[in-house]
Amino acid sequence: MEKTIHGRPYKETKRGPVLTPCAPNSVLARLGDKWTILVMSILALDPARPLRFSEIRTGIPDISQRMLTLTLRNLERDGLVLRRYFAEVPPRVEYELTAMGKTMLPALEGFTGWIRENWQEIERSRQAFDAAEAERSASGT
Amino acid sequence: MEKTIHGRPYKETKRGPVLTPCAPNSVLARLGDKWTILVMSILALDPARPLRFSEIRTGIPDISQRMLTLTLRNLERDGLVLRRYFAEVPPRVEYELTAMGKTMLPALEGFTGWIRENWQEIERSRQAFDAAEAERSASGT
DNA sequence: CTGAATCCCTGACGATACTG
DNA sequence: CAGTATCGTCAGGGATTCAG
Repeated sequence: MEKTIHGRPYKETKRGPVLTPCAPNSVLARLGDKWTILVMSILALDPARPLRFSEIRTGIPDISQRMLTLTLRNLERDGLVLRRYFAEVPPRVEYELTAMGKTMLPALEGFTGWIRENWQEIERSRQAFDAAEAERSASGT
Repeated sequence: MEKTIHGRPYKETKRGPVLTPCAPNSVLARLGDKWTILVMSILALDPARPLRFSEIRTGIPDISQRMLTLTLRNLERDGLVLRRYFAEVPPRVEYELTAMGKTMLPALEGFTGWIRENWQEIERSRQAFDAAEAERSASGT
C-alpha cells in the first residue's frame, strides 16, 4: 500500500519523505497555463451548450487566434473538450465539455473558490514583500 | 451584483458572456509552475513541522538549488510559506506553511484528487489522439 | 469561419561557479 | 548550509500572413 500526498506517491526515508514526480504533474501544468482555465470557464458557463470557435474567442477578448486553437487542441487531446466539425461553407466548428470535462468542474470550482476568498490577502502579501525588498536595497546604497 | 464563474467576473452581452481577466489568474499561474505544487506537497506532509532548505531539496531530488530558492521565495511573497532565518554558523533556514497556506490544502487536495481519479483516462485520451494524428499524416503521404 | 505556417522575442529553467 | 551571479538553452506565446 503506497502512501500518497495530493495524489503523489512518496517514500519514507531516514532523511525524510521523497516525492517522486509522476504523470499528474503534466495535468496540473496544462491547467496552469495561460488560457486553459479561461477556456474551461467559458465552456462551463452553460455546459450543455456547444460554442463555436468565434464565440469562445469573443468571450476571451485578449486571446490570439493561434493560442485559442492550441489551447482547444490540447483540451481535446486530454479528453476534456469535444470538437465537432461541420463541413459546410463557411466551415463551422463547435466545442463542448466532455463527460470527464464536466466532472472536473466541482474540483475546479473548489480551487478557484479558495482563490476568490484569498487573493486579496495574497495581493497584500506581495505588496508588503516587494516594499520590504525595495527598502532593503535602498538602505544598501 | 456581479455574476461570476469560478471566481471570475463576467458580463453578459448579446454576443454571449465575456470573461474579464483578473488577479486570480496569477495565483493559478503560480501554482501551475513546475515546482510549486511539489514544494507545497512536501511542506503539507506534516504541516506542523518546519523543514530546512536541504530537507526540502532532498524530498525533491530533481529540483536545482536555484529553482528551489526561487520557488520558496515566490511562495513566501504570496504569503503561503513562512521563512525563518537563524544567524548561526553554518546558517540554518526553516520553512513552513503559513495559516493561509494551510487553508489552501483542502482545495488543493480536491483538485489533485480529481487528477488522481482521472489521469489514466487523460493519458489514454492523449495516446489515442496522438495515434490518430500520426495516422492522418501517414495517409497524407 | 477556422486554422496552419512563419518569424521573433521574452521569460522560465538548468548548470556551474562563487560568497557569507 | 543557504543563497547569489552569470550564462546558455528552449518552449510559450504574440503578430502576421496564407489556405481550405
